[in-house]
Amino acid sequence: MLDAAIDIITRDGAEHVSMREVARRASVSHQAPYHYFGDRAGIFAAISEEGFLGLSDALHRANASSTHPARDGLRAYLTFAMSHRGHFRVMFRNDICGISTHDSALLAADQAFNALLSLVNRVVDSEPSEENAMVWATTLWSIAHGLATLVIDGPLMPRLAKQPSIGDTDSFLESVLDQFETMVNQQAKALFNT
Amino acid sequence: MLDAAIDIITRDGAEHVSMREVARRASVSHQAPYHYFGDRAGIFAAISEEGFLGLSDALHRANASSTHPARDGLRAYLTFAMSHRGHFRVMFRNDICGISTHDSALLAADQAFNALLSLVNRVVDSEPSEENAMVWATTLWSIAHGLATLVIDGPLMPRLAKQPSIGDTDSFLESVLDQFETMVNQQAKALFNT
DNA sequence: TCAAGGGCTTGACGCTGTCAAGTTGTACGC
DNA sequence: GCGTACAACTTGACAGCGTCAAGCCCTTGA
Repeated sequence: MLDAAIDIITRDGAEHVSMREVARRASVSHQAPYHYFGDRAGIFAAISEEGFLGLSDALHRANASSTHPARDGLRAYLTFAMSHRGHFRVMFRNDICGISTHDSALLAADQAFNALLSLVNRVVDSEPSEENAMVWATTLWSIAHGLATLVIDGPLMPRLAKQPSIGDTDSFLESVLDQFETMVNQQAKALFNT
Repeated sequence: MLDAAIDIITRDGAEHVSMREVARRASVSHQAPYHYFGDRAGIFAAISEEGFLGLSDALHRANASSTHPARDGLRAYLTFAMSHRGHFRVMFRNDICGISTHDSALLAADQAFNALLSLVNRVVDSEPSEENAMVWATTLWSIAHGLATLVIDGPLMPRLAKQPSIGDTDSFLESVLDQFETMVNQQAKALFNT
C-alpha cells in the first residue's frame, strides 16, 4: 500500500492519493487502508517517517565519509529529494500529513534534524553555542531545502530548459553547489578567526 | 471568490479549497466559480498570478530603494511569504495550479524572475555572463525560498519554539538573514577580485 | 425586435473520505 | 476441544466533492 501511495505521489502529486485508489492497487477493499493507517493523513505520516529516516541516513553517510561536509551534505539532501521525490513531497507538508500527531514520524524527523546538527559541527569545526548552532542549521537547511524544492516542484527546471546557454542541468546544479560550498566554508572560516 | 479561497488556503491549506465552499462563501451557486475560473486549477492559477505580481513588486521595491540589496531582497522574499501565506502556498505548486497552462500567471512568474535577475546584478555589482547570472539567481532564490518554506510550513518554527535558548523568533530570523548577507556579499566580492 | 452572449442557476453523474457493522482466521488460556 | 479475543479484513451506507449538461435571466448591439 505504501509503495502504491508513493508511486502516485511521485507521478501525480500528493493530492491525487486517494484511500480507494491505494486500496485498488493493493487489490483489497476500500476500507483496508483504514485498518493500517487510521485515515488519509496516516498514510502520509507513514511515508513521512520513511522519508525522514532515509534523509537522516543520507546525511549521516555524507557526514561520516566526507572531507567536504558542507558540499556533500548539500548534495546528499538534493540527491535524496530527487531520488525520493514522493517522500520528499510529503515530508514537509504539515498540512496534509499532520506529522505532529504521529509520534514515530516526529521521532524520525528529530533524527534527521540531529544529523543536520552533526553536519553543522563538522562544517564550523567547533562547538558553537546552542543559538549559533541553530542559526547555522537553519542556514544550511534553507540552502539545501530551497534548492531541492525549486528543482523538484518549482519553476527552476522549466526555466533552465528554456535557457539555451545552460547545456547540462546536472553540471549547472554542480556549479550552484560549488558556489554554496565556497560561501559556507568562507563563512565558517571567518567565524573561526573572530 | 478569490478572497474566500485565499482565506481557506491561509487557514487550512490548499487541499481544503473546494469549489463548492468558495461558492458558498460568496453566496452563489456551486457552479458560479466555474464561470470565472474554468476549473479548480484555475482558481489556484489566478491566486498564483496575484502572488507573483506581489512578489515581483516586493523584490523591485527592495532592489530600488536599498543599499543592501542582498539582505533586503531576502527579507522582502521572507516577508512576502509570511504576510501572503495563502498566495505563497500556491505559487510554487505546479502540481495543483498548473501554471504552465495559464499564460497570465506564467507572465507574472516571469516578471518576478526578472526582478530576481535585477537583484543579482545589484548584488554582484557587474554584468555577469548569462550562465553566471543563472547560478547567482538560483543561489539567492534557493536561500530565500528555502528559508521561507521552512518558516511557513516546515518544521522550523515548532523546533524553534521548543528551544528555550531561542527567545525571540524574529530576532533569530534576523540573525539568519545576517549570516546570509555576509556570505553572499563575501562571495560577490571574491568574484569581483578574480 | 431580436439574436448573442455574459452571468449565473438547477440537476445529475461518479468519485471521494469516513462511520458502522459484519465476517473470517488465528492464537491462546482453560 | 472449546471459547474468547483480537487482528485483518469485508460490505454497505452517507454526505460532500469536481465536473458535465442544460436552462434561465439580463444587458448589449444590430
